[in-house]
Amino acid sequence: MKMPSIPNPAQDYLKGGLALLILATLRDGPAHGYALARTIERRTEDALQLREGTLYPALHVLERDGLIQSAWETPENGRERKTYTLTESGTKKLLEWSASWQQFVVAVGRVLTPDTLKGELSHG
Amino acid sequence: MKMPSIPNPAQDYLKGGLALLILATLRDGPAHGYALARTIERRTEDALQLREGTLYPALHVLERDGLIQSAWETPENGRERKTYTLTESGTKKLLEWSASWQQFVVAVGRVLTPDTLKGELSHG
DNA sequence: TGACATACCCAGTTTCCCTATGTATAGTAG
DNA sequence: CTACTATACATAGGGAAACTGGGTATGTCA
Repeated sequence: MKMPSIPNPAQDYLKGGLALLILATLRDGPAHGYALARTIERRTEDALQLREGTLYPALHVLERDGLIQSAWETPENGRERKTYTLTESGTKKLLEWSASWQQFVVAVGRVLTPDTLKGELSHG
Repeated sequence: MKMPSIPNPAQDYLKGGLALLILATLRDGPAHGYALARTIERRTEDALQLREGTLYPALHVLERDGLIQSAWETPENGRERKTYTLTESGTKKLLEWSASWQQFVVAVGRVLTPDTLKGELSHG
């Protein structure tokens, strides 16, 4: 007995895709969590917003699984930061997931606009 | 202490998108659950597989929310079927979600291939 | 009788993300 | 010194969506 439930804002489509976004962003070079969040927000023009409570746990999982690696950094100004770097394993996964994501987008596209299936439908 | 967790197969990206796929498929005309599942599988060339345990609950939620409507049908051969039809409200939601989905795809694309941001990066 | 495809349904579990909160450092305004 | 803000990391608790695995029932084929 709860509520409307079904999706809506683009945010809800994120499921399963956050790890992919993180790896893709790290491909451009090492970065720490807070910066990662804002890079992703900027790149998506705020279409996706990343709260810390969402990002950090995801980073920990990715590190646990060996896809990224962390190192503490102590800048002259400001707090210590944990800088994350893509590992080899992470780079490989990035390629896999990226391909998988694109297949998925194509698949959904076929359902959304079956016009793409001209060859399938109008020739039978 | 459970397992790998992070996503992988295209299937995992489905989250939040199933309702959209169902509505989109019903746009081509009424259909019953079992047929819906196989239509979606065929259109995505088996990239997405829809088990009954996944599909039927989703249909019930969509009906509860007035986006689709059901009617029992008793064919001469075979079991009774529950045929679902898109409502007006459902048609409207389909357009909204469809747009929202496409925005999301673009947003993710910007992160995956920041080359798209030429204007943003190379001019600063 | 058994096996399989069609066709519906639910209970329990898992995964993933979000909200809210807490800690700590540093700069700026009063 | 206090208060506010931005940076920067972290966890606890919760909810929504989908998956696993089962169950019921009809019709066909061997």
